[in-house]
Amino acid sequence: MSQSYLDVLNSEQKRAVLHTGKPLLILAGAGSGKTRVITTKIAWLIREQGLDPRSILAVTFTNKAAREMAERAKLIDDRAGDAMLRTFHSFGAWFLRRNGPLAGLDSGFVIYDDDDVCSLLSSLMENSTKAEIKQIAYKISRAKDYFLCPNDPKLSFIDSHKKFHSIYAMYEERMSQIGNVDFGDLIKKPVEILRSHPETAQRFRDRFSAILVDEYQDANVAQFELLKELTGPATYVCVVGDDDQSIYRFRGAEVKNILEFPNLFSGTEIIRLEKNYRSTEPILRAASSVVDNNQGRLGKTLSATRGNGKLPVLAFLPNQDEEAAFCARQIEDSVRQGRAKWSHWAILYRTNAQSLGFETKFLRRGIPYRVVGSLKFYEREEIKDALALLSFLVNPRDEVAFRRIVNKPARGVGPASVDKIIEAAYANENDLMETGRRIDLAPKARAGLNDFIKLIEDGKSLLENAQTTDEEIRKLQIKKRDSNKSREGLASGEGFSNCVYMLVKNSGIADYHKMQDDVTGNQRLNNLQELLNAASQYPLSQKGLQDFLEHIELDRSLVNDSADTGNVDSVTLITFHNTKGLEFQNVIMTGVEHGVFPRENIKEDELEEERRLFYVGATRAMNELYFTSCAMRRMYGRTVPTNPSLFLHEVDKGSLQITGSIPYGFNTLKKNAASPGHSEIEKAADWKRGESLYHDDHGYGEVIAVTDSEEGPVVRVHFQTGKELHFHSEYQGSAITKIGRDY
DNA sequence: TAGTTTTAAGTTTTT
DNA sequence: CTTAAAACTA
Repeated sequence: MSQSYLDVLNSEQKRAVLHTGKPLLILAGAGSGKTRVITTKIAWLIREQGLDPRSILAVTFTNKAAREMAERAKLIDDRAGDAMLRTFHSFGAWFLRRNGPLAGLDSGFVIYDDDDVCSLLSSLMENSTKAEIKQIAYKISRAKDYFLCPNDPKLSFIDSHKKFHSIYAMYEERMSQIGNVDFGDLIKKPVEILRSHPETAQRFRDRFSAILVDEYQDANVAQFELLKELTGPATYVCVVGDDDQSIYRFRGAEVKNILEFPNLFSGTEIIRLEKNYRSTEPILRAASSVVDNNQGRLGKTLSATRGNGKLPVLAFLPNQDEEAAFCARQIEDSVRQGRAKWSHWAILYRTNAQSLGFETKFLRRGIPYRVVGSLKFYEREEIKDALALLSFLVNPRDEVAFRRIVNKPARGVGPASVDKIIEAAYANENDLMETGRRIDLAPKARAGLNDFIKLIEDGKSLLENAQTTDEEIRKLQIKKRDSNKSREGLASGEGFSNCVYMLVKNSGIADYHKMQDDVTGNQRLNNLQELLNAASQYPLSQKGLQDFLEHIELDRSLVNDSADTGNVDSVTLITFHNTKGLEFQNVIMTGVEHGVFPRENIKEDELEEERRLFYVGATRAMNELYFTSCAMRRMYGRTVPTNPSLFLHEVDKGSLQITGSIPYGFNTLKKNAASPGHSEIEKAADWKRGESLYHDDHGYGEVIAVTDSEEGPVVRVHFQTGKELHFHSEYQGSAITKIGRDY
């Protein structure tokens, strides 16, 4: 009776939940109920194994997933709410707040986002372009993903130039002087601390008796190291993942982690979840037929428990306006006929920029929608300005924040003065406030800096003197946000929100942006108001400020979600990447065109990642799946002709219904129906098996197969480097040269 | 030096 | 077409 929550599980799921002792690797296909298994497992560990909820650590990759997991686990057993459910990064931040001092990191650190990292780098690399700086920032971030320090010989794996090594070293030096951290540090530093402080490591191994990791296929090397450091002989480890859904390689995710897990955790038991409960059979078949073209995969056979259903639709459309109209039509029809609600639909696209066309179309036709992720609220200038003020309040060594706001609005403190102050601060423990008070400056700059110092001091004293009581904090958290937007100025709030209000107002940033609003008609003042509303949930204290900043850095969807009146009935606009872990009744995969998805000029391994992305997108659908492919697309303001995606050539035509005007050369025949003779394809391709060639990028190679792929034949080439690539035959002549033949 | 106008450049994907 | 960098003027 007490175990009735286990009855809804199939035998494999149940086996995974009841498993104990040795490490467990769950290979969970799309839609196989892996969240159910993890949440049930958490509840089971508490109920039947008698684990203290606080001794359970469950790690996910996104905040959304963490929230959902917490919610679902609590439904099964309320005590699960006390388990530690976090993203890797938020766990790292939590760890460093407590143990950072062991590595010389003040616990009042602020987390730098990519933008902040770039501004710090630009002060280190005086005459570099923004693109170069971004490149370096990317590489430093990758280095940390792979747990590589500036002096690690393996760093040449990222970039072999000495220049990079020295910039990385300088960056680390400067960062530790400032006392802040970047995203990579949130994982890397905890590992370093655990390794150099065995007694701390022991404490954590004693504290967590079970560690569960979701989406393990997207863990990077540093995250794997962190997992290893937290795991003692008595720690139960359970990781869940699907190699076919690994889509974050560009961010350092290593599929190797999942493939080699059994070797690195001895005695690992593997359980496969291969029953798909989400999608109908044709949807699953279409998705699988594409990812089957990948070479490096474990391979699995997902079975569709839901049985047959509507065939996925492939719609060929003239251009992206028609594409948006097509989507609108499908959605409107289904809602008008009562077959679906708005919220049953999701529009998927490869790049955030593609959302715009759908937004304008939906707005005009009155279709309610919400855009997931892309709303770059925290990247807006006015928001970053306000946050920089707050960051500087927490950490007077924050050079990046100082540069950003000391002269905004203009106070007469120009770049020359700013550099002078920062330079001088080196000799003064990098304290910019302290240095600012003493330093000699031109009268105009002096007056401006005094204003700025006064502003920060006022903010500080407001924080320190007005300690909020616990009772007041509770009230603040319960209090609903008031949305009194005003064009005249900001409306003040209460508590911490009021402190932010005072800072933003007195700093002149509010007026500065209000003036800009009047000129450009922007909504910047409203955005600032939105930030104040978000702040109103935090207590007026040093800790409240710190929590607020940390929350914003780690979960950028926050304001967006809370402003989103909960579960309104609306269509979801979302990137393929963002759909991971989600499901929808009906899904439209848009822009399935060559050059868009997959994007152009990519290497074989990147192509495989895009294929997995295709697989992830398609397997989000429960009942209906659509692909749209346009003949023309506007890019950079120009309209250019486009071709169907390679993936549309690969997808099993037997599980597809095609509409619209079929592009020239697109073969709609089902796989088995087309069986032309080899020589014929080879003739058409003008390539033969065994033929040699030279490729500008990959060197010498030999043709190992010529296959028919509808948009002209495809030539598969084995290169001397060991790589295997395929090309459309008409591609020849640009980068490829035939050997032993003349033209 | 601050703020504006002109010109060039550029799109992955995210914690 | 949008955004960022460079050039320009008051």
